[in-house]
Amino acid sequence: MSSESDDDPVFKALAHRRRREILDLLKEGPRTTGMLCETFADMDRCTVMQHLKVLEEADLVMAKKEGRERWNHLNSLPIKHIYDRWISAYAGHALSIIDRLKSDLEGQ
Amino acid sequence: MSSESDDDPVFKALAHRRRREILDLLKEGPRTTGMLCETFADMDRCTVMQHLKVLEEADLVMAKKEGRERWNHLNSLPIKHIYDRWISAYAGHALSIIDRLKSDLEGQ
DNA sequence: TTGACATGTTATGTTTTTATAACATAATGC
DNA sequence: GCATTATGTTATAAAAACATAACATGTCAA
Repeated sequence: MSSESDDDPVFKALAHRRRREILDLLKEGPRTTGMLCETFADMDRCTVMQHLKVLEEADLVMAKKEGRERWNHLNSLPIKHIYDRWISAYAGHALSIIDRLKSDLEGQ
Repeated sequence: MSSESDDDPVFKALAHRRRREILDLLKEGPRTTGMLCETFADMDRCTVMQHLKVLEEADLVMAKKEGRERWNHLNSLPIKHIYDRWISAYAGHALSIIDRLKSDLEGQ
């Protein structure tokens, strides 16, 4: 039922600042594509849509079409997933890292 | 003292599966560059070093030179940092997302 | 139905990443 | 010293990401 971790598209999607900004906005609530283009007026409309597509393929954004508008919803589950399966293992590690580096790197 | 969040290189560094694999290995303990190349024998040595450079620029790997060997240490603090400043905000959001999507997307 | 509006698709140029090769340095052991 | 080993540097080809333009579809409202 499970398989190779398929969180690559999520990490890839998060790698671009603009896409994280889109997610930050969608966290406040759904937005239409047009609203997003208005907010990010310095980006071409096509660029916004391309970023949306990347986010959608990573399952971070889910779209609901309503008439001629398209409402983009945030789905934060993939982020929670990579946290649970990957990032959390590093949070604990970080606690001891300063002491360890002090002895490893300076205690020469 | 603070400024624009400079976690872009961290997200970018995490975006490649190979680099995450390197971090996973370094989580077990420091490794020399040569040991890493042995472990990832299917990658060219130069490729491994290039990935190490990206990780180092993101401050995720710290190197300590010892004789003619170079020991690569994991630094997990940047990961903790992006968790604290960005990812954690989505973990809570994920809790309600299923219900919300059910009503938003299906309750048409 | 027709014109305006919101969105979608395809193609293309540009830049960045990724991977490798060839060459260079630098420390170790004989 | 000299060969070997470990790592570093520079150059370059291939692939992917990014941004935009031009064109296409589909919906609403008068």
